Amino acid sequence: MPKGNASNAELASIFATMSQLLELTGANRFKVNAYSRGARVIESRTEDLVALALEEGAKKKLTAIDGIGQGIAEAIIEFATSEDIAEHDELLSRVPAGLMQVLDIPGLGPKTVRAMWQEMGVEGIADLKRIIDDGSIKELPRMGAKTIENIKEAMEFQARSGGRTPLGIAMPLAEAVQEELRAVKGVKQLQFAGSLRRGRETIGDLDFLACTTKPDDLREAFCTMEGVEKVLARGETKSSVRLKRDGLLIQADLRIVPASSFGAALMYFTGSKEHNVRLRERALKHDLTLNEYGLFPEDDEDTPPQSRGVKAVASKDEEAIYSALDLEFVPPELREDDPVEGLAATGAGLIDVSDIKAELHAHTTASDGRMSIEELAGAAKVRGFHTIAVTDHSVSSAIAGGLDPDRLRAHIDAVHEADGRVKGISILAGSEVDIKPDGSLDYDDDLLAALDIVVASPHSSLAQDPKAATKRLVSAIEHPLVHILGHPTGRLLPKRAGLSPDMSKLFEAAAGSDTALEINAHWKRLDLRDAHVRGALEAECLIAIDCDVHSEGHFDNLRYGILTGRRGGLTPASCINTWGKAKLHKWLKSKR
DNA sequence: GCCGTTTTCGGCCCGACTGTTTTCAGTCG
Repeated sequence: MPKGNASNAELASIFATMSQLLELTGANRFKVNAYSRGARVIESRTEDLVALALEEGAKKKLTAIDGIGQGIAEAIIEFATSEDIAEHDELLSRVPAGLMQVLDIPGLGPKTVRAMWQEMGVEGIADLKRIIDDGSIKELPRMGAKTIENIKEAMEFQARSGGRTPLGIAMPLAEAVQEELRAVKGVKQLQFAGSLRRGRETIGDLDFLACTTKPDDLREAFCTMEGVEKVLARGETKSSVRLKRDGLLIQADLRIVPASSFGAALMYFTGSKEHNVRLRERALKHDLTLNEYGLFPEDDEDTPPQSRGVKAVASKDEEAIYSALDLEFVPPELREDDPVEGLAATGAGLIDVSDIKAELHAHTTASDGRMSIEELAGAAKVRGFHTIAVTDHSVSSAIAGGLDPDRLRAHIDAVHEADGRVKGISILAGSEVDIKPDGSLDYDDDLLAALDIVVASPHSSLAQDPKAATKRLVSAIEHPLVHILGHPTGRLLPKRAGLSPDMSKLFEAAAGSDTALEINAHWKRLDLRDAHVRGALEAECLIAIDCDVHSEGHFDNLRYGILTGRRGGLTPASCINTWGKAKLHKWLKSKR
């Protein structure tokens, strides 16, 4: 892909890499942190920063972004103009590429990996295996038998586990563990935290937090529950295990805290790390100090306040801690970075699963769905929806049994017939129409106009270059008969990146043509993704959250779409699926 | 490298746990 079209994601990955390379060269750790934060900030922006870097006054615009200063701004501009960052190239030439994989092994940090490289000539996983096998690894400082054994196991774990786990896989597992542990005698409170509670699209490990009157029993239950392969740590308050269930291999941590500290601990364990750092910095400015036991007066003593019996200003619940820091409560989904940014989005109240009243993207046996029209309507009714849209695939999606025009006309009649017969829910005749690579749609306008609702989605040519993808999607968005742009980038987690259009152009087009952008709630898609939702809302776009239902269970993916929406700051008013029947149907008809 | 309701210099969150140590370094979140 030409670098002139590089997306923010690619730029972010360069800075993330630079941060790790710097770590391995033993650079200043604050610079390492700054690059790593810069990478996260870049990835979360929806405006095209490479394009921005070529504009008048670029440096000023870039440094206006929190986390981007002179240095990173100049590097972005350098990248935009010369298609290269000299420091990046220089680091790549100094540090062997394979060392990054060694750094990825759990338990191995920059200090150890650097020593392996400098002292033993390790340049990758194969070299590490070699010095373990021939025993020469023992020459490194602090490298005893136990540590070597742990490294071997961690390497095996890394090779067997597929990296981060999709939200939709991790959530049911965490809920099952949560239920089991809540049943242990003495447990007063127990809940999962971490990136799962924040609703991130992928999860690194499972974090559980508990209050109990019998800590020994809970610790024992945790370390011996079904699927525990290895106990990694078993301390007074913190235990870690490697868990294997349903073919999934994942690390799980349990932290036991006193009830009086539950809020502070939940906050700490929910993260993000960056959010915690921001809060702790903010606390210091208020002459307070924040840790997982509570918010305490800062007294410049060396030992932790809770160990000296100092009374906390706040600790029992999260709300009290935010409040004592002069902040509105920040919902977990908005805790990726600075709490102040979350503040603006929370005022009106984020969307919730119970707000959703319609499913507008569903397939039947007419194409690749498992349910008939009636079964689909019945399942939607059970969920309290007032409207279900039948949107089977169009002719180009041949593998999915896409309908040719004649079949679609017959299908429209069948849907309308069912709508007349089934009481208690409106059944709309629609289509998920393929957006062809040139931006044209799969049916002619006469046929599209006969549909109650049109969801236009890209399914093919998903490696198209960004400029062509932007043109393609904008053209579909601006088509007067299209209501919703379905899964806009076509990505599939974790492997398929999908299209990388200039999202800000999509947002502009969608806001201008009153077309809604879909958050596809399937956990393999979550497309729009969180950062895109935020950008779309800033551009005042309408959002649709749909489950892309193929079978009844798919309705249950709604919560993942909701979490993604919340991470983008979505409120009910901006989401068409929350509207009452009259308002929604009026909006749909406005495009007919 | 980033940042500033004292600061454009001098800071940069805080604690648990492990393993290898006779008092602590490294990693993690």
